[in-house]
Amino acid sequence: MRDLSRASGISLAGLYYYFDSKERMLFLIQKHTFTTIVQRLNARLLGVSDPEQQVRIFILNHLEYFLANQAAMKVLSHEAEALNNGFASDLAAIKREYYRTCVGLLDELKRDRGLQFSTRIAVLSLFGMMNWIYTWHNPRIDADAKQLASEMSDIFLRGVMTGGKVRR
Amino acid sequence: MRDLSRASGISLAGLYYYFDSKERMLFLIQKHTFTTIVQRLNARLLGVSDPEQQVRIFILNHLEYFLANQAAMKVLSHEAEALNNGFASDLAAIKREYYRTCVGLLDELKRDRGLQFSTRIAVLSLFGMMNWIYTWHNPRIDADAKQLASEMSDIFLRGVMTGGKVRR
DNA sequence: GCGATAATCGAACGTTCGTTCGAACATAAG
DNA sequence: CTTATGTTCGAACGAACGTTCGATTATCGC
Repeated sequence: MRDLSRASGISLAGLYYYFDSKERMLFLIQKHTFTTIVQRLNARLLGVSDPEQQVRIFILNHLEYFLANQAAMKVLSHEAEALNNGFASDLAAIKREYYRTCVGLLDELKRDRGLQFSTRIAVLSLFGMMNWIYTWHNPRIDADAKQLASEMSDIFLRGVMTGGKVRR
Repeated sequence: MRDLSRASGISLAGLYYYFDSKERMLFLIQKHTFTTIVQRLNARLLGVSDPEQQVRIFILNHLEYFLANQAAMKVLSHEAEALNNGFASDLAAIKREYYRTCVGLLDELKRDRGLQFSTRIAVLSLFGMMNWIYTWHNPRIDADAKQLASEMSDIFLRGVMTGGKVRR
């Protein structure tokens, strides 16, 4: 809170005039972040019907936001469980919706292409690939979000789309 | 430190008889952990020459240790940057060796199969898939390390081994 | 049994953190 | 101008944290 006070130019006590507590502040930031990501995703998904293309859009949308707000995402990843039950459950609903969206896209891909893999493991592996980026991405070395999203999409989509055809 | 005191039955002051500081303690834990993983990996890699099999072993070794010490790995992932420069550089050397090992395996796979992909992105994506597991793995729901390693290996290896053949 | 060294601990110190309080100041309506 | 309401802040509180100190107790060679 003292860091935020210094950075914002508002006195420490002043912050508490606008925010009930540090925890509620963190909650509002997280809620805003996830809501924004979900909104952008839904907007980009409109009019796209090819399941593979939808997954590529999901990955691009996720990485773009993560890289544009890298410092913030680092905090969010670290403080994911720092909220009391009241706040946590509210947030869990939004996260769950986002997770379910990804599950939906992959299930549709599976059905459309007659594939066979564990959706849960695939989704969580994908989130791992994407979320881990905050630990290593270096703007001076690594490519931009579009390029990285393309490479990760290639790895992931080939991974789930190759070999595991279901018998008809 | 008070938690460790309670959990270990040693008084708070007693801990400082054995460890210089909390930071040094964290450093020793991290060093021991990574050294153990590297040792086990090298032992398992002996006598295996097929690059694909080597990568599968790498993944299995990593996941087995992560799941067997899930709580510890959660701490390590969170405190990765909590060390002062003196300790951090010592640890970075070990981590770098582990990272380089994985790069070596993938480069060999690439050469052996004539593939074409960014080793850096592939390795870091793989680490993301594997390390993220501490955020979601539930022993009551999810399969064991061997099974998970197999599924992740399938996704990852198909991902990097499909499509990107180099022109000869 | 005795002295020396090792091991253990309760109590405290100084700092940092989230939070609150009361006063000071600004703003605008009557 | 007065009064009520909104805004801002310095100063402090109580708790938690990493760490240290001095004293007490165990261990062991002689």
